[in-house]
Amino acid sequence: MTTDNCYIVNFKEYKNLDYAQVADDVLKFWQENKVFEKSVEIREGNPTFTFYEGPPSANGTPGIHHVMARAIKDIFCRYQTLKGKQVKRKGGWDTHGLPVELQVEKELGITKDDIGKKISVEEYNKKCRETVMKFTDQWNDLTEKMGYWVDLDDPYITYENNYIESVWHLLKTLYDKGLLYKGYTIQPYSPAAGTGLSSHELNQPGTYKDVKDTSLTAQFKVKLTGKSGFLFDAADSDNIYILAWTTTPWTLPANTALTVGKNIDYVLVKTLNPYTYLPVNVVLAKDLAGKYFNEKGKDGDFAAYNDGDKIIPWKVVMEFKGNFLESIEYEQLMPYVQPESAAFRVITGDFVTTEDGTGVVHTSPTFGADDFRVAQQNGIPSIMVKDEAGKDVPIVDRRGRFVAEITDFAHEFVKEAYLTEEEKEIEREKQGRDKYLSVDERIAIKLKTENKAFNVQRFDHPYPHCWRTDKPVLYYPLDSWFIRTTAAKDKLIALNNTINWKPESTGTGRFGNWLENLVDWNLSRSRYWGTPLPIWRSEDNEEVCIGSLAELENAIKHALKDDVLTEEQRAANEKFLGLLLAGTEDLHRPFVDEVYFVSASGKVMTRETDLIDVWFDSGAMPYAQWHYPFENHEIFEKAYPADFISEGVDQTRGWFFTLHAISSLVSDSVAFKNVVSTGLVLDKNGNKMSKRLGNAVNPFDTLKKYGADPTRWYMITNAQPWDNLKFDQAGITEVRNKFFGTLTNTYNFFALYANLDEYKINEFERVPYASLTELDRWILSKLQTLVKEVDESYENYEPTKAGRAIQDFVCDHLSNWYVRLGRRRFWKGEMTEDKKAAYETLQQCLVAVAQLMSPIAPFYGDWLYRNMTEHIREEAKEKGTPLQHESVHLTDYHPYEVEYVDEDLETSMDLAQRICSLVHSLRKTNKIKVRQPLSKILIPILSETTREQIRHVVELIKTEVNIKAVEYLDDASGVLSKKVKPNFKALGPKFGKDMKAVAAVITEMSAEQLKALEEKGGLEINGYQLSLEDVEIQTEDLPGYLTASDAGITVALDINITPELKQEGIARDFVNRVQNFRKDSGFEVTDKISIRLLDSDEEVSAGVLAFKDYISQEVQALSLEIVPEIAEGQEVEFEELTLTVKIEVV
RNA sequence: GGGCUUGUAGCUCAGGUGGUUAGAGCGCUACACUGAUAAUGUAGAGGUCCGUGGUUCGAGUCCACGCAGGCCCA
Repeated sequence: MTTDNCYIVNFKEYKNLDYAQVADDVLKFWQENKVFEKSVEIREGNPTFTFYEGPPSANGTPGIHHVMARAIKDIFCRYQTLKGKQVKRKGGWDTHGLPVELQVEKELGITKDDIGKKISVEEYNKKCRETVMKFTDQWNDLTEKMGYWVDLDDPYITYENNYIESVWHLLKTLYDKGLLYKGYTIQPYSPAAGTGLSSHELNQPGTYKDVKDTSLTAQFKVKLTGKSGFLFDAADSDNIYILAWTTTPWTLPANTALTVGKNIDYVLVKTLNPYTYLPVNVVLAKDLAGKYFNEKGKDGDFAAYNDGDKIIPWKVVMEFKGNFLESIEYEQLMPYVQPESAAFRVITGDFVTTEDGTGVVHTSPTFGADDFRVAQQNGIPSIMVKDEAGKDVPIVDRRGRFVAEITDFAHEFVKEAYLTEEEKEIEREKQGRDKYLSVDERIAIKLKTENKAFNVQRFDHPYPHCWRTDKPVLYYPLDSWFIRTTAAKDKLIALNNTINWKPESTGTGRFGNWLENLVDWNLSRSRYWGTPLPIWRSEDNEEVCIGSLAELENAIKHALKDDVLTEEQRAANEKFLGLLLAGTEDLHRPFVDEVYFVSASGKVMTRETDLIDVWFDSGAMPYAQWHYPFENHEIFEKAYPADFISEGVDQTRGWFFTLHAISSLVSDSVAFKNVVSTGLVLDKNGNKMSKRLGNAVNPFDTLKKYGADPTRWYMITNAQPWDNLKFDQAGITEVRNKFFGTLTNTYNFFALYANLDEYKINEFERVPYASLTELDRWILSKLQTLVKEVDESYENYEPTKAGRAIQDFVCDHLSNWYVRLGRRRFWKGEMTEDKKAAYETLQQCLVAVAQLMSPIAPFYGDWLYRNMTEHIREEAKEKGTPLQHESVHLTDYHPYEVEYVDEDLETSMDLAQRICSLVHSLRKTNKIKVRQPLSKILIPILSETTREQIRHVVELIKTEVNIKAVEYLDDASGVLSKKVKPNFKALGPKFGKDMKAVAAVITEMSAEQLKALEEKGGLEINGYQLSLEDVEIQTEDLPGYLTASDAGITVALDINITPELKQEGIARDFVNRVQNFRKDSGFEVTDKISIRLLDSDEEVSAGVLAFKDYISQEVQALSLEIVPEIAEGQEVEFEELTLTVKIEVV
């Protein structure tokens, strides 16, 4: 920073700017001045923009992907604040759930089985509560360092009583609407142990064992209906069967559907049943037919077949896709129990494979998880019977035995492994056989004789076993609490259609399909650390759902009045009530489990021991974060639903769904109007980051090394938020050098000269627009276009577009064109109106850029803004003028001032840039450096418009490429030769198929024909009526000149160097050498010098003398002499010569 | 196995409604520039636009079927 100078420093100058330091400094400024708080306060009374924070879990450390996710959230909140909205952002913490439990168990070295034995539930939960906030400090640290604005002083925490009370209220609301019910799901169940097993338990090593089971391919007889008619027609027979394979024949009495894959190929095969030899036509997957039919029997002779022959003839009758089978009805295979509604039809499911069996899955909803799901989605009922209490139960009881209704096998264990040797012996005697035959085996025999089995085999496969008893598990319906989301499916879908998803496909595809295939939300979790289900039940299935602490209190008090409870129960109730009244109760297990109610009929009611799915916790946050409806009615109403949320795409069926479901069911509303689902952050090779593999990027290190702004800018501009990001630190370096470096250079350039000139922004006395140069007007026009584009991009949740547009503006337009071409205006002479205009224009651009970039790069944006405006802030505050704000985050978004947009000028400038580029190219090919002036360029002009467009910028072109004149060549010159090309876009709709012929005609058009076309505006050739729009006319090379062309523009360069030009070239070169010398010698920009040049080369001396005034002015020389002798001069390389000069400060 | 998604230069990415010669930045090579200099300009090398079919006068773009990676689910 320059401090020891005699002029006033209005703008700080920086060397070797450290962006991490910028972030630290600005952060400190924010904290000391409460800028975040102010940014919310100053918008009080304005329309709100509501953002919901998806709560992270603080039991793990934050990663680099959190920087990405939170940058997205931050950007739109900051942007909306600039747009005048009040944006409150309440932070939150997710605290319940399995990851916390597993971490605690790991730390304590225990398993789930030890809970209640080695450690009490109370201690266990206490430990969970401690662990879950373990890394809060790190999270808070990251939040600050990355510049994420969120209110962390008053976050919502899902384990707190207020939060749980709101969750209970929501559950009660659903309960009262009849949307909360007790049902069942199919889960692994051990009849021997009498308990369900978690997937965690099932994944223990050793649970899967190889067993030999009886596998059976059953024949399901197809009924003749409209749907199945094509099979009957093709087979010309009534004996049509669908084959389905199972390794659990005992589930066949519970079959209610057959599931096929809609894209799988199936065949109808005419053959004979291998056990009964009856003629049959069977349906199975084409790929699996080889497993059932001997190649030797293909297209065999049916008439020649004798019962018992090994080779059974068969013939493929037809082939079709699975969707043709959908809705075909069949006869019940083992009609012991009838379903309550229509069943026995073919449905489609996505889990069907052609690896085993027949490509048709026998579906019994009570004994398979897939079966249950697909049946529910298709409205297929289960086979159930009533128990003594009148409750629906499956046909196998909880000990693994058939119920009485399965008459042939009543009360028999479905798996042989469940019988002891003695029990087997007793059964053997009952069966009257030499050897005990299992239920599966006898079902097989029965079906064989009934012409219902097509194949029976022993089958080796791995099968899960209970880790406690070593006996096989069954997939069995177990009690669970559900939210009846399917009842509101249409509403969920309709509301989803009103949500703006970024990207759209996540909403329509991933989320939309999920809603289309919705099943009821299974809320139950058999665990310890979570929100308890607030439902109490009695033996007689009397139920009460608690929706508030007040209700809980009343229920306890009511129970204490009765004398139904035992002494222990009374004592427990009294203890809890005491804590409740004192406000020190804990609503978690085991405490709530020790609360007892008394039902209307005088029965003891105990809590259902389930916890609820943690996803309900987070989905409840719109309500529960405000302890609604118990408090904060007004706040809630203003902050519901959210305008915007954002999380990873993996949350689609998680948080996005639970928010949507709860909100739709409880409030008939969406929970959020706009949602950005973000992609993953991968390592630079595209692999998933993981701590284990060691390729995880530490966010703190990254922020420290590169600074938050370049890191954020890189992440946002490199890929769209919803695409996966391959995180490469080299990319941050690139962004830092290219974008931030260029912008900082531009600022430093401005600051350097503005300080020299003691320039100060005057907000209202500006050089009038009419007096601005073309270059000023051009960059201001570009700036307006940028303001509009960035605004639209942010508005539409497209931060990548916004960032890239800003980047292009800064690097390509502002720095590389406006500043480069305008440099001289800043460094030459005294303050003139033109110089002032240059300062004002550049200042306006920099202040605007600071604001536009501030949502993405909040520290740097503020840094730039404050540097630009610091010197005037106090004055602006007094006057209440626009630059009064102490932070860019407190400003109002730059208005789009369409009157500054000059599209003609932008086109002109575009032409200028292209022309300059062509001239540079020509100079390069002829090895003529830019410092050598040339006399002229020639530009062929095909229209007056083009001539006019170039005329506006001709001075710029001349300066930029160092030429004396631009001349135009038009038709009148007679030297233009034109080339004509077909304009396919225009020709296509007119000529279609004749395109090739027309294109040929155009390409071969003669000069006369082209002239005629140009003059008349239309021409008929070979019967094709052509108009001027159908062709593109370009000029060809000019004979006798060096030319270059690009997209319709041609430039010819006159490379003839006259002696005068040569001298001027020498003068310019000389200026260059002196400037280098000044710089190398460390002269101040303001130093005046004297120059003496040794007279050693005639041409050089002549050139220098001829341009003495010019040189003196350029290098700020007070004297310039050519002398015959120099003592202690410096040697300077000059072309092939070495000159001796003496340059001194005077 | 299903849904969604991605595939364009060595790397990271652009390429409205189809228009014939596919672009940018980085990296590489060469040259130039040097009072913005951790820059800059010009030129060059570098592409089976994942594959195969199809629609069309014309396909990176539209359709179908595949292949490979990713996410979610099973």
